[in-house]
Amino acid sequence: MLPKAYEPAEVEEKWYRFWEEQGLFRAEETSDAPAYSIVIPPPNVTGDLHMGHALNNTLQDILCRYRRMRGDNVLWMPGTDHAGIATQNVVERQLAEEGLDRHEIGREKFIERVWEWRELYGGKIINQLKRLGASCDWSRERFTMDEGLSKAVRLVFVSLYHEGLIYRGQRIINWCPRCITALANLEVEAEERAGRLYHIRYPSPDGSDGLVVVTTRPETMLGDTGVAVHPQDKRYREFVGKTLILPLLNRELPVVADEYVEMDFGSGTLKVTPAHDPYDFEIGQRHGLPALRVMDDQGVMNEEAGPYEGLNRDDCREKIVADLKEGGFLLKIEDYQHRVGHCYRCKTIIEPTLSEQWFVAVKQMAEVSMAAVREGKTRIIPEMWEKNYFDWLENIEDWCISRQIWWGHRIPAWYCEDCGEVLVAMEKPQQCSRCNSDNLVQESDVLDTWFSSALWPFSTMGWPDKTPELKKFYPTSALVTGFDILFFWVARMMMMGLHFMKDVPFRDVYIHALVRDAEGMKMSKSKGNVIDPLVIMDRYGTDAFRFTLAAFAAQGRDIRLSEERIEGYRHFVNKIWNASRFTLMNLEGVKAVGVLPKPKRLADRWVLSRLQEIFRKVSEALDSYYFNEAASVAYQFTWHEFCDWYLEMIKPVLYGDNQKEREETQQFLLYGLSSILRLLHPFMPYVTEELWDHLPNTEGSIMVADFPKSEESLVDLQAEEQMGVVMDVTTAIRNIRGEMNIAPAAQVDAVIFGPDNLTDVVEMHGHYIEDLARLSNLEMHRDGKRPRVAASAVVRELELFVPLEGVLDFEEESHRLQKEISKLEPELARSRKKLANKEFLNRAPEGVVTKERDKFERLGDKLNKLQRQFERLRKISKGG
RNA sequence: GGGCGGGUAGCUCAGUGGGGAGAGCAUCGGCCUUACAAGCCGGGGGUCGCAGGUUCAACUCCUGUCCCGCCCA
Repeated sequence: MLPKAYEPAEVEEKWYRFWEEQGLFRAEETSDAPAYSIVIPPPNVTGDLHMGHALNNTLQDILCRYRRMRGDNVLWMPGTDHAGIATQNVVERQLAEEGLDRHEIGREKFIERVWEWRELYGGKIINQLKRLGASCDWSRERFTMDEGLSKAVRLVFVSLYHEGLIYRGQRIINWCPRCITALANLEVEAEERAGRLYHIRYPSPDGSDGLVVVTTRPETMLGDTGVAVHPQDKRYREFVGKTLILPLLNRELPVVADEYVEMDFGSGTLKVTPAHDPYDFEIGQRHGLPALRVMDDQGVMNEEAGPYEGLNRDDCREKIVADLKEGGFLLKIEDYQHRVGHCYRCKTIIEPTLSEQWFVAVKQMAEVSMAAVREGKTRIIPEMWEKNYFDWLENIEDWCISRQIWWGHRIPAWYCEDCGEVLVAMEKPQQCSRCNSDNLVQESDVLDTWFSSALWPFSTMGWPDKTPELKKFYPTSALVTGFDILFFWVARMMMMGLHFMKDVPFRDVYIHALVRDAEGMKMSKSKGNVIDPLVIMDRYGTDAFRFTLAAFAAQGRDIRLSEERIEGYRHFVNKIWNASRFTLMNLEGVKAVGVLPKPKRLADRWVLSRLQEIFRKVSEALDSYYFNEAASVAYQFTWHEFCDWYLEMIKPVLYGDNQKEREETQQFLLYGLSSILRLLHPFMPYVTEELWDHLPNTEGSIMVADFPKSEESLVDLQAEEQMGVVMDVTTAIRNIRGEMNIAPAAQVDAVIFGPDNLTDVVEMHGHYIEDLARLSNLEMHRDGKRPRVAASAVVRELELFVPLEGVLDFEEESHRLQKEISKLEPELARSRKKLANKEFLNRAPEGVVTKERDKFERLGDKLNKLQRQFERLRKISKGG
């Protein structure tokens, strides 16, 4: 027999090992079954499983397990991402602890160290995914730095280069002085900050006042090579074409007229620093102003900064402000809120810097990617994200892909030391194609990690080789991811997939929510509000955790997670456990049957019928990514129909001595429970497998059992209708018992009056009511004298009395009836008003009007009956 | 400034073709009824942000407005 409560720990470990050993996660590239494929959003090798991963992978696992049970040939392709900057940072920190610097040990040794690190710790997140129950095909696990994937990266680079879509150029890029590398625009996070606006006077060469410029970054003035005003600005027209003197450095700056200047911001003038601001760069280009870099790669002022050389950005600002003040150039300092770019990895303030980098020209690929979504080749779900996708692709700028770090795919470009020729090729060329020199040096930069991630859907399947995997599983069926990487990853996969595979990388993109804390705050280490999924799984079990995530995964809304909720679903897991325990206790001697018998008793007919609707609803919900809907339908049915009603109703049969009845009901009980376990398996893989293992008549893993399928022929509307009557009457009697404070153990009688169609049902199925409402006797009458001293209720058209001679509390009972009456009155009034409206009768569809008439009659009848009961009660209580 | 999302029970949220407002948790009352006290039975609780409009009928569609969040500039 099962223990009284479910203990997840050893069960989980046991079954995961079993699944892996049995090869149940493996996809078959040769199978004829319909293919279903998902590529995992590769987590960083440096990472630890966090809530985002947990949600993301739970949802993917639900889809994969569901599809597998439906008979699909499922490939869930797993792997990790080499996370260039993040991983390099980790290993650099490790070196620092040893008192080393990567430059001291050199590039080659450093890369070795990173691989060593990866060997040691890179498997961590994979094991955590396994803990979560992820049914990935681990035999195909990939890593973005694998030889195969690296080859794909090189080939893509070389192809795009030769197509003219990758180029090298001098542009303003985002420079992180801490990571000492360029970043893509996307990798910069703008953050609101309290800053200052400095009003600085740039005098004229003749010593007159000149112009006042306004800036948030006074230190950049050292790199100013001009001042701009708007061509329409009458105030400054006379200055255009003249010069001003840059304070402190006494450089002469030309004043130019440019439309970009906003006349009504600040003083309406703009200092132009072409080497440290993208817009200034453009202005500089338009007017032939030189670009002067005043900072080095680490954000320290260089020799162009004159007396400020050697100061870092912040110290330099301070000193400049002091010097400006002293020289009388600083007119005003105002507080000012503005947005400042930060490195998304290390949060250091980004320095826009003129630099030579590699870029992908993405406009054309972006067009194709937009078209694919517009034409429905790829669906984005929920649809609202389409707009974000389009907006971004419409305004996309060339993608800076070179990074000045060591860990990553080294750019396959070689420079000829003799003639300067640039050679791009898969492998190192023997000699320069222009001057035949063999003095070639490879580009030292590596590629943006997202460059290799963009190839993930096909590089993991063996591209550029024409593999059976690609043939079978590309395009993938679905991509499940968070909106935070819609641009970083999804859009780029679309571009690369369409360009190189000539087809979209996925049919559906399901964008899920962000997991927040109970207060709705984003979880972050610095805020200290992170909930660790591993701790949660230890505490509540993986299944409860997964079910919680699914139950909260409503489309388009973030998830506020708190332990209370998870605890609630742990109760649900336990409920299933105990329902199974009950089932197993009552199945002795059950014989295997191929086909279900035709159900005879109402409970069996009803549960069979109800199950069909549940199967349909859960499947429909999963097919359309309504995870929360699927979870809640399964939850409601399991707990509040199957356990609360069905199990209670069949107890007398199970405990009784009619062997034939008992055997039949056992079949339905087994069918019901087995169906529930299979329905829930995608959500709760472990507990369902454990219970499945205990159930008789089950062979093999539940993972490969059939997902229940709705069968129209088993729907029994009459049974559902009759069951409705039984439930309503039972509840009404229980209500009376509760409100009248009748001890649960005490048995009472009930007398019911009503029309044949209903009393027949009650007559036929009265034993259920007697049992569930604890009645000693249940009488039915078409009509007749009502019991004198009784609590009463109206259910549908039935009048229901519970005789309580000698114990009835008249006060209490009339209060109860009055409450019922006052609930009905406004409803009836509303209905009456509706039916009195000619427009309603004329314009509303016939069905709606009929329904309203029925309702009116029903309510009126019920109200009448209640009022009569109330009157009778008053008479009796007055008469004594 | 532009775009998107949200405002429904005390809390967290469903409500996916306009036609009787739902769940979980919390709360109140009663129960150790032989699967489950991590449970069972019953109850209370909402002018669906606000104001207009369309409609016979609006939580649902449209317009405006306020508040909150996110993204982009």
